[in-house]
This record gives sequence, structure tokens and C-alpha cells, in this order.
Amino acid sequence: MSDAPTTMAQVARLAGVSTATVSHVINQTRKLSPATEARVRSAIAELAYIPDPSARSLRAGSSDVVGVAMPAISNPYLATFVHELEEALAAVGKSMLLADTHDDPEVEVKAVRDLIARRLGGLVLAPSGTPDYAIELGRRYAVPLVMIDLMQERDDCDQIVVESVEAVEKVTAHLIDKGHRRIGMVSGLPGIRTTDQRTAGYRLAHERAGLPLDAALSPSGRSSRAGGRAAADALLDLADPPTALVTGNNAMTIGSLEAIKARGLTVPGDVAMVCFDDFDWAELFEPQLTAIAPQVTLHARRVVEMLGRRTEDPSMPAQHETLTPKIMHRNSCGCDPTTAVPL
Amino acid sequence: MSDAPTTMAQVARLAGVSTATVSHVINQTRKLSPATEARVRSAIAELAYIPDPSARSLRAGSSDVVGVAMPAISNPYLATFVHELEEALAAVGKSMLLADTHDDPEVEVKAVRDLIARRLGGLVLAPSGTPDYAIELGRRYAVPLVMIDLMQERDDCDQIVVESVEAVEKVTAHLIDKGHRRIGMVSGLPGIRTTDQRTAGYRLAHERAGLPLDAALSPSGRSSRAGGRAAADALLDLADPPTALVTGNNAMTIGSLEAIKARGLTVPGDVAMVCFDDFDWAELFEPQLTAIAPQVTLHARRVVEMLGRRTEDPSMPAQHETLTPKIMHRNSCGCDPTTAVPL
DNA sequence: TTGTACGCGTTATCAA
DNA sequence: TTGATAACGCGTACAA
Repeated sequence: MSDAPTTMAQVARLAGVSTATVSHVINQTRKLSPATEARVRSAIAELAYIPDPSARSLRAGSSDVVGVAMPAISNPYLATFVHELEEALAAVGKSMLLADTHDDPEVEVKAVRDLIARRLGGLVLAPSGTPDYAIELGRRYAVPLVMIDLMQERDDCDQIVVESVEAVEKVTAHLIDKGHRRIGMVSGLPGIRTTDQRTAGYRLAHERAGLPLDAALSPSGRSSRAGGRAAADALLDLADPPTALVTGNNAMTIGSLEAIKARGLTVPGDVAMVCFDDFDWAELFEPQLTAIAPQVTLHARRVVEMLGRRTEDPSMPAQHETLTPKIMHRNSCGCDPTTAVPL
Repeated sequence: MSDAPTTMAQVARLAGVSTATVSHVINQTRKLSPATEARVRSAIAELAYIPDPSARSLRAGSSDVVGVAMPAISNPYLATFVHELEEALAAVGKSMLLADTHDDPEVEVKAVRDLIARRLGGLVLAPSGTPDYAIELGRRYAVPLVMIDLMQERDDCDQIVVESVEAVEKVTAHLIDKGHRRIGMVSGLPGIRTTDQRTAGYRLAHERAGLPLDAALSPSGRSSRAGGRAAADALLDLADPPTALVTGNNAMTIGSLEAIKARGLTVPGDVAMVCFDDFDWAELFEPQLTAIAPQVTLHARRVVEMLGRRTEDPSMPAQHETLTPKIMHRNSCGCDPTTAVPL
């Protein structure tokens, strides 16, 4: 019962051919007489032979596994993204090695080193801080690298990002239009790219409207539910609390709602809300969140395509793609979605 | 710049020792003079050497990567589980190779074959159908295997499952107690273990209450949002539609709500609801879903522990563990959570 | 049309 | 205290 795994040599022996022939049958890399090919195939079937990917990738210096390093899989948006990525990768015969960087640059470095050392067939990274080390390692190990959510003008890495500044500016301006003068921003730790982009949009809206910026109105914390809860708590405890909130990501949106609920306040009655990252169930529950919705499926597909192109031509110039998110105008901002205009 | 990856041989050369010595330094598997050890370490640092996992696992016949095959990562509950699993694995220095079986036994077979062929350090499987093939392959390749959501009396594989029959019975009985006589069950395709368990609980409650079972009241479909939508549509289109719904999983809950909303009906006013799988934001939105909540974090930890034990002692008898889910009594069943008793 | 034989980077066995 | 060297399973250049 407890046979060791079948090897190519065993298949070869059973089929009465050399291992080279077996290899060629498997990879369709040489014309063979139908007779031998048939013999080999039946031997493969009989022994339930499966090639050893370790040996393969040792030999080849790369593999069909794509590494994915994300700041937080628990974040519903990223979970969806990961799912879509898995699907898109599976469609081209690739597998996914998943690592969570916990939104921590140090953990990220470790994870990326680990992933790249595996001489993977690619790496998808949502970098927290400066990803120079990743770019260098990727080059060194010849691992195609695609950054998401980076949004930086650098010509030495492929990026596919979601436009954030304008989007956040737009929803913030909407709140201002509706008469809000003290708007809070619940966002992640500064220094992390996505956070900085979103905060920039928030500030931009204020500048354009000639509204003063109150530092107390944009506390920051970890991009987690707890972080969002804490930041929103701080905002609501202000002597002059905000009448509206902009949240920087999915997890923090939930945390903020928690803080609001805990005070017995309602949305949008007491506090209006607008958030980055959509929930796919958003229209089924009250309040229905007005949200900036990145196009996840598209994003994932583009990443896989990019990885493919980069793999084919490692020397092509770095590619940058920007995806424009949709804005889902619902009722948490205080509008009636049935009559409201698109933002 | 574009140096090839550093190999152990290069480190050995720079340090003026043999590869054997380098290997021993890395694995702490032999006492060496402090002097040589220091030389080796500095060579490793200077060349930024990282051992090649492919070579290692080729040599060792196993690796520190654990495969995870799930029916649908998009399912919020499983996404959380995957996340917790990643965390628990990372804590013991293991990585996660993720595959989505799309709730399809055929895809599952392919995925599991692929995963096991990699001579992984373990495999966590949520099987759709009969997992005999997986058990046999796992044994053959000496890959420790842990099944989740299987719930079957078989002594040839480790399982950690969430009790489902009693839990579903309980929430269904609650609906009956509240006066509902036509209760619909939205569940996955028959033949899939989790589905069958949950349907059994639904039936059991009816039997115990002496209520007749109407086959039209338990349509089934894919365990997806669309599947839930379709099944709920069918139920609500009935001449004598149900006044309450039990949903079999996370995704189908969302689909069912979609169907309800589309008809302008409300929960729990027009249709009461009770569902399997909790949402971590459930208390923040209306309706607040009364839900059966598996203890995800605990589940994930137990799986990793089990994997560890099995790895240490491959010959120990198969282990079975059953986790009891919590029932979160909220308002979608028609109760007032502030005064309601625990179920 | 097919086979031989080497090497990918490690680790473990043996020897020094 | 350390080194040579033979595997691990596969793909491919070279030969036949």
C-alpha cells in the first residue's frame, strides 16, 4: 500500500523505454512513434505517475507557482482579489503560494525573500513600504514581479494600480457639497502607499473647497477592524466631532461602523459615511454604503496577463497600468440612491 | 546586477570550506569551530545566499509548504478560515499553497493530485465528494492529510469538523417554535458532505416537530451567491411560499437576501431568516442575521496542530475532532436580540 | 526514432 | 573538526 511515489524511471522500465522518452512524451517535446507513445502513456496511467515539481523546478530554475504577498487576506476586498487571482492563475495552469504580510514592512521583507528564493514563476506584491529590495531580488532570481497598489513613478517595475487620489477627492467633495464641514478621515498608517494616496485625496478636496484641514480629523491606525474602531472612537470623542466620515479601506470601514453603533448613533442620520473598497453585499443591508469600488476581477486578470507578458519578454520596458474604480452611490452618504446622480 | 541566484557552492568557495560545512551551518546539524562557522555566516551574508527550496525538497522528499484545497475562497467564511490558517501555519514556519476546487469534485481531484504530487508538508482538504482518492494519494506520497467539513465515520483519515446536524436542527426548531409552518431550506448540491449534513438537520427538526416535509421547500443549487439566488427565487415563486428560510452557507445567504430584496420583501417582516456561517460584520447592519457561527480561529489552529502531530507520528491512529459552532441569536429570525434567550 | 549521460542545488553517508 | 561524493527526479544536449 504504502508505495513510494512513482518516478519517471519506473515508468520507463515498465514501458521498456528510456527516461528521456518518457520525459518527451510528457512534455510533447519530440515526435515519437505512436506505438511507444501509447506504451508510455499506459505505463504512466498504470503507475499513476505524477512528475515531481521540485525536480522539475530545480532543473528548470523556475516553476509554475506564483507567489502572492498581501497585507491582509482577512480584508474582504483583498480576499476577493486573492480569489480572483487564484482563478485567473488556474486558468493558465499556475498555482498560488499565498503569504500575508500583515501590513508590516518587516514581515513583508521576510515573506518576499522567502517567496522569491523559491524561484517562483512570478510574484504579485502589494507593497507596504519601499519595495526596492523586492525589485532587486526579483531581478536577481529572474522572478517576474508585478506590483499592485503602488502608484509610484518608477520605471523599474511593472505596476497595476487602482487610482485613488481622484476617487477619494470625489467622494469627499460630495460630502462637502452636502454641507458637511467637519469630515473625519479614518485611514491606515502613514508611509504605506495606499494610505498616503487616499489621505491625499481627502486633503485635495478640502483644498479645492477652501476648507481648513484639522489634523485631529485624520487620525490613523493599523488597517484593521480594530484600527478603524480606535480611529473612529478618537474622532467621535472629539469635542467638536465630525458629521461625516471617509474610511480608507474595507476593514476600517467595519471598525468605524462598530464605533458608531457603540454610541447608539446612526448612519447617515448622525454620521454620514463614504468608504474606500466596496462590499459585494452592500446593497442588501442597511445602511447601504456609498463606496469606491475597485474592479477586482479586472484587476486580477490584468495582473495575470502582465505576469505572462513579463515572463515571455523579461527585457521589455516596465509597464504601468491604472484602473479607475467605480463609485457606488448609495445611501450612507445621506442621499436617496433612487434619485441621486452618479458621482 | 543581474547575477544568478547564489548557490551553496559559491558560499563554500568564498568561505574556503566545503558545501557540507555550509549545509551544516545552515541546519545546525553538526558542531563546528566558531571560526569556520563565523566565516561561513559572513559569506552567506555577503552573497545574500538563500537556500533553494526546490533542491531541498527534492532531496528531502517533502517540504514546508502546506497545500490547502477549498471549495470557494470567495465564500467569506472560507476566506476567513484561509486567513487564519495562513496565520497559524506561518507561526510554525510553514507556507500555504492555495487551490480552489470550485465546489466541483472533478476540479478537486485535479487540484489534490497536483498538490500531493508536490510532496508537500501537508494537505488540508475540504472535500466535496468522496475523498478516497485523496487518502490513497496522501498515503502513497507520505503527505499528512487533514480533512475539514467531512464528518464521516471512517478511521483512515484525520478530520476536524464543525458539528452541523444538531446546529441546523436547533435553528430550524426555533423557527418552528415561532410558528412558522412552511420553512424553506436553501442549500448546496446533494452529495456534497456539508450540504447533506445541513439538510439532515433541517429534516430532523421537522420530524421531531411532526411537521410534513415538502420537497419543493428544499431546492438546491451551487453553493454560490447565484445558486442561492436561484434557489430562493424558486421558493418565493411557489404558490404557497415559505415564511422563513434556512440557508446552508455564507454565499447562499447573500443570494437569498438578493432574491428577497428583489421582490421588495423585508427580513424578518415578510420572511424570517436563519443561516449557516456567520459574518463578522453581522451586528453592524440591518437585518442582523441570526447565524450558526463556526469558531474559525480555533478550527484553523486545531488543523495546524493536527498536521504537526501527524507529521511527527505518521503511524498514529486517525484522529477525529468535532467543534461545536456557536449560535448567534440576532433579529433576522424575528426575535428581539436584547431580550431573546440563547439558542 | 530513440537512448546515454550530465547537471540543477541540497543533504547525508562515509572517510579522513 | 571537516571534506568528498553519491544520490534525490527530471530535462536536454549529444550520440546512435
